[in-house]
Amino acid sequence: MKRYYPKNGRVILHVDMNSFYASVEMAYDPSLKGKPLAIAGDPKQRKGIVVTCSYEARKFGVKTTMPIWEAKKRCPELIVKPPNFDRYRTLSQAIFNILREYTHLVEPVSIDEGYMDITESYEWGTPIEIAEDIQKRLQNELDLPSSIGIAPNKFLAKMASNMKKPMGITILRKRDVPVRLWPLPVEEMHGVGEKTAAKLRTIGIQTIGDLAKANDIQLRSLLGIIGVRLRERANGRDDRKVDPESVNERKSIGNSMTLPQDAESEEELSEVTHKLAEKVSSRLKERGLLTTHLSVMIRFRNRHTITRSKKLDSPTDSVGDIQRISRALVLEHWNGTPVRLLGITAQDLVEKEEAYKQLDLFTYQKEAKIEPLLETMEKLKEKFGSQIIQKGFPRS
DNA sequence: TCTGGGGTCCTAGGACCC
DNA sequence: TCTGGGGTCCTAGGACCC
Repeated sequence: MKRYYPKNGRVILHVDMNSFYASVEMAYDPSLKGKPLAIAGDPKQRKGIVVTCSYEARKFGVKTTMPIWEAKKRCPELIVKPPNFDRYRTLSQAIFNILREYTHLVEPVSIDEGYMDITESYEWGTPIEIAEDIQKRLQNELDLPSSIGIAPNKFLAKMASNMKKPMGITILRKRDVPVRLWPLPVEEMHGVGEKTAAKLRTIGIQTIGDLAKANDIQLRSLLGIIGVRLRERANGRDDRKVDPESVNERKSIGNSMTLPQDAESEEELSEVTHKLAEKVSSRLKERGLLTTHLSVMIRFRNRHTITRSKKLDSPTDSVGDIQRISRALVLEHWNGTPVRLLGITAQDLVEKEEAYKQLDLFTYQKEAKIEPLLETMEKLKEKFGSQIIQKGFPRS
């Protein structure tokens, strides 16, 4: 079998679905194809912002997070549909099933994009042939358009997939970086948002090229470890592995809700907290996880947002525990003014099985080891006086 | 007439321990 | 009568992404 790449180099694909939610709706209802379409929540529920929109809608200046009224102003014939998350999840699974036919090294990063390490997948052809094959299959079998980036690492693959939309395939080699990446404004870089771009401008960095050549010490003091990392990426260096397990190692599970009307009483807040606790609890149970750290988010009418959290004494997935602790946190920190949004997030998750094992171990240690020790110490104290039992190291 | 909901990662200060 | 420093945990918040 012919190899196309040196052994020490990797071949990474980034597969990115184009306006995913809108494309799924078009696949379900082909009469929507070619029309300006936006997926958005219910304005009456105050969720009326554009989540995704078709390329036809983008031509009118419709953008993600734009309120519906503004989108309609820009594009009067805009078709607005509510999201069907079950559909999106189903198709997402179908997409990743196709990707996994080429390698098990597939790392989903969100519902509609993922990385693949195809370094060892040469039996399926050259990297370009594989990308073309994947793109065609996604189109033919699922009726969904995609863009694919081919590069020696994740960062470059991500930047590459973004360069040609929709239905593009872009190769970005390391030697292409000075010509293809460096002229771009720094905020085009994955990982550089509005705030970071503004900070970078204060030290005269405008383009990715400026960042690539920037002073290490200066970047570290401006942005911390992130600054150093960004500079590496700007030079086309990124050694992060494609990790198929990362999707199963979830760090938190949370639900939040912008309220149809601002809540102004303890009763309303308790009620919402209960609903959210039920959602979080059932999602934990679905995955066989327990939480050991709960945090709540409160957004006030003026959009000022606070988070408050609490470590738990023992892991839990019960609605009762989650509701009780979250409610206490919310009421303790509520300043009495109208509340726009409430959220509960379960963090520091542990697997139920593991938690039980550790609990057993803990009980065992406590009963079999620690308690007898404590008894012994008490006896020693009685016999010799308490000064023999010292805390810490003696001072020299 | 306004700005959703799901996440991840990083930082920083204070408490506490040794 | 007073002084160090390292490590970890907990909590709050910020930035970013899709």
